[in-house]
Amino acid sequence: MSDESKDLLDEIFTKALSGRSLYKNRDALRSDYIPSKLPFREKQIISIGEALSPLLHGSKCSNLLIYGKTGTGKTAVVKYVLMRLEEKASKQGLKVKFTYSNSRIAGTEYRILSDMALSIGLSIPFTGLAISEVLGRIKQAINSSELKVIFVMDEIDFLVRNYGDDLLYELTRANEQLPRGYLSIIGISNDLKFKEFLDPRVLSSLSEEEIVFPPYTAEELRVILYERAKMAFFEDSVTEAAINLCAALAGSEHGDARRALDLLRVSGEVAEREGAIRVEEKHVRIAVQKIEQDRMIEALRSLPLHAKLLLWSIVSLGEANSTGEVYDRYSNICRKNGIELLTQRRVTMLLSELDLLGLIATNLVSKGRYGRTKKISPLIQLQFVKEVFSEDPVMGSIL
DNA sequence: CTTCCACAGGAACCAGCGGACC
DNA sequence: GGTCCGCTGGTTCCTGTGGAAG
Repeated sequence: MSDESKDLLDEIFTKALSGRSLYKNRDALRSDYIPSKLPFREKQIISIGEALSPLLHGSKCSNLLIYGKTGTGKTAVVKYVLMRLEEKASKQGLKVKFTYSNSRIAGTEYRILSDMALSIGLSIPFTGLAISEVLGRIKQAINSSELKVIFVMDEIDFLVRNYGDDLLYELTRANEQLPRGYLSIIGISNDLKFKEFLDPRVLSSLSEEEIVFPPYTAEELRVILYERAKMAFFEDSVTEAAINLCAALAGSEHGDARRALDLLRVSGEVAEREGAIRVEEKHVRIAVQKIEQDRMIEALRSLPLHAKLLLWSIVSLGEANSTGEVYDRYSNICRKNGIELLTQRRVTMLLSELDLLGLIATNLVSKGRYGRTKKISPLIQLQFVKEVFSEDPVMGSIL
C-alpha cells in the first residue's frame, strides 16, 4: 500500500474518532430495513392482511400476486405483514412459517427451493440433488410437522422468464399432496407482463388475489425520507433542503424509495467524511456522482476476462463502431496475447450484457445493402477503464 | 419490387465441475 | 465407483430482418 493511501486512511480514521457521527442509527436508511410504520401503504397492508387472515383460524388462504416497480415498498410491506402474522399465530399456538426468496438473487430453481427449505428448518445440500427430490423433501417436512407455510417469491418474473413455470406449477398443486400441512405462495413481480408467460392453470391459481403498488409521488417520497431521516440522524444533522433534493431526484425517476434512501445515506457518509456538522444539498450532489462512480467501478471489476477484453477494444476504438469492427479489434488483441478467442455469437451476448450494465451504448442501424449492425459506443472514459483494469493481472499486462 | 448484406438473437447441445446417493 | 443431478460458460447451427442497391 502506498504512503499516499496510508495517509488518506489515517485521516479517515482520525476523523471518525474525533468528529462526532451524524448518524444515530445508520441502518434505518438501508433498503432492507423494515420500519414500524409504512406510510402511504395502508391499503396494501390491509389487503394482504385480509387475504392471509384465514390462516389464523386454521383454514387455507389465497395465493397472492403483487405488482409494483422497484422501490415501491412491495418487499417491505410483505415482510412487515408476515412478521406480524407470524407473531400473532405463534401466540395462538399455530405453526405458521413464512419463507422468503428473491429469485434473481438466488439465481436458479434449485437455490430458490433451498432458500425455502432452509427457512423451514430443513437443510439441503447446496448441490447434487434433483429438483424434484428437493421439492419432495420440502413437502415431506411440511406434512410431518403440520406446518402452514407462506412462500414469498420475490422477483418471480425472473424465475418465469428464465426457467418457465414448471416449478410454479408444482408448487401451486403441492397442496393436493399435503393432507396435514399447507403451502401458499405470494409472488412479487416488477413486471406486469410476466403473466403472459404463465400457463393459464398456474395463473388462475397464483393470482387468486392481486395487489398493485403504485410508484410513490415526489411528495410522498419527501414524507418517507423525512421520517426515516428522523430515525437515522441526530437532530439538526440533516437539512430539509437536502432531504427535499433527495426526494426530488428519486421522484423524477419513477418514485423509487430505495434510490432515495440510498442517496440520503450516501449523502450522510459524504458529509461525515468531510467533517461537516450537517448534511446539506452539496453533499447530495456529490453523493449522486459517487453512487454512479462506485457502481461503475464495481461493474468493471467484476467483469470476466473476455468482457474486459471486449470493453477495452470498444473503449480504445472510440465512438460508434460496428460489431464487426469491435470483433476484429478484440480478436487482434487476443491473438497478440495468446488468448483463445470466443466466437462472435458469444461476443454478441457479452455485448448485450455490457449494454445492460450501462457501460456501453448500442444502437441497431441498418445500412441497407451493406447489412444491419449495432453501432457501439463506450459510455466511460478510457483513462477510467485503464485505471480499474490495471488491477487485473492479465489485463494489466495487455494495457 | 426483389435481392442480399451483416449481423441479431433463438435453440439445442456440450464439457467440466462439485456433489449426492446407492 | 458408477450413475445421477444442476449450473456455468461456452459452441454450433439456425432463422429473421431494415433498407440501400440494382
